[in-house]
Amino acid sequence: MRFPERPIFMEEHTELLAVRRQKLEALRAAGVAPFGGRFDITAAPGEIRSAFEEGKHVRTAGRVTAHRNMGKSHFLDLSDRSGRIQVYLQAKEVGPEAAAVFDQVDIGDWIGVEGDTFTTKAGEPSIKASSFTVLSKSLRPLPDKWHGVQDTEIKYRQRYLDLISNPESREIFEKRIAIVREIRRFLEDRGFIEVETPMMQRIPGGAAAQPFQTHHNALGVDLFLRIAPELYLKRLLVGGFTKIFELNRNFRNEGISRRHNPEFTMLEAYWAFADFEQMASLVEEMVCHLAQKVCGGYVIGHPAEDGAVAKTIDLTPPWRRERYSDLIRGVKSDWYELDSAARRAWCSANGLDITHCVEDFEVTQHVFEKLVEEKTMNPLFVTHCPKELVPLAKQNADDGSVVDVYELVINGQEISPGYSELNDPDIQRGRLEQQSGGETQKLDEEFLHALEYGMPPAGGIGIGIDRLVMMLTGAESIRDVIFFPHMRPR
RNA sequence: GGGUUGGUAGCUCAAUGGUAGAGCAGCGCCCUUUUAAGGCGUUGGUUGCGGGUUCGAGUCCCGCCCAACCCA
Repeated sequence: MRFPERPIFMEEHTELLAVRRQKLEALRAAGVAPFGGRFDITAAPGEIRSAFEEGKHVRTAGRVTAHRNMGKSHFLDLSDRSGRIQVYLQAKEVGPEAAAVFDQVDIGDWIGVEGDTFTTKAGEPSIKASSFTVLSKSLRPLPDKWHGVQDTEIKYRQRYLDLISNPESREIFEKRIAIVREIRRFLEDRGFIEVETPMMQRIPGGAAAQPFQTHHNALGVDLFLRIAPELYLKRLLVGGFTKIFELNRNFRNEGISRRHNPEFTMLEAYWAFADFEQMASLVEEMVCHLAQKVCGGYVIGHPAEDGAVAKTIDLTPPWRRERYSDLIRGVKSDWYELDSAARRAWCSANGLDITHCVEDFEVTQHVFEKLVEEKTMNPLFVTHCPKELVPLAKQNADDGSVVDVYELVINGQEISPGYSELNDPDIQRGRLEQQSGGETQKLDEEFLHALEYGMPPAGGIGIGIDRLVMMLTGAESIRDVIFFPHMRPR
């Protein structure tokens, strides 16, 4: 019998835990509360260190992450998200009673410290403690101070240990936080407003994906977690909100992989009276803004497939914009002169497996994916895609075989699509009916009804934020940019 | 779903089929400016789980669980 609510921690009787419990009881016996309360600080540990002033009286608090015991004096590192500061603690300074309490302090405990700042002989900014307060006793030992957590399972299942012991992991999340903040700032500075639309939907639309299902008891209806906010954002366009975005979670009931998490963060933005070319420019400006603000420049280093050699992505604008058909001709100049059999023969001769491709456009798309997309490191807007690939998009006015869509490719991956949104309610109905395959219960009639009141022409974009963060931080797995990625329960 | 690799002390890692080890952490002693502090000593194991082969299994075989990577 397994107890899933206590998955990793069953039946532990190690000496290390017993020692910490003994110290806990020793603190209580000495009248010290091992799990304290309010402690006012003048600055966080990292703030004191980064804005260091000699001889300043300070109060700070943090987790003890290192302890160098010199006998009658001790050096501690106190850390939190802000960074670390060294604390110098002498028995004679804090007094014998406090020194006895200090004997019960371990690496991992949270403590508060008061004292004056000074610099040691070795040049380390430090606090000479005049007193300290136990804020929270840690009952479990921390991971290895030098190697940190290496085990991927522990990294993902117990992220807090990863954050405590692996600075490079924490930096990725600091960057993610900054990226999300700067996206909001960038869009708001340009007059876009952030809106919130339903995450629980009666009919999950706006994308083709398997939804998660849930149930509302009082209404007695099944609901689905949204796979995209698109159809509600377009209702807001109808309602007169002409520059909007939503930056929040979508849910797709599909496999888990290096690039897929069942819940992921998506930015969708809609701009009335704009087209996909303007949306491309907006995305280009935005990602460049993020690179400057968060990554310190346009050139982003990534670990290569073999691990050692770094590859780089150069985001320096302007970004290339190429028509889909021109990119295919760049691979094989007479591609569009070949018949279906000749194209398939060429693929086989060039090592492309097209056995799963039924339609001719799928063969061409496979060539695109393998020989264009996967080889594109620096940003490339692919425009004028064949209409078969994007059935819901608006057809080009001059060439009905292509649609007014861009697909942004960076680092061999699709990062963001952009559209001139379809606003003809009758064409939209036809496309959605075709997509639903005759299952009318999957048709969002209320959305189609809204379109009949008139949706302004608009440009729209979507950007998967997790993959954007991966691109901007060099993270190789989506699990490295999501605090708590979904894992199989154990 | 298929393939490959891995799971050993709290953490990071060793160990030809032949007594399960090291570093860090912990514990004890020494040390009042160290910073991977140092010195001396020392505790700690259901080798992911369950079977099998063998005189003997961390190691070989079978099944299962979890993870990473690749493929679909």
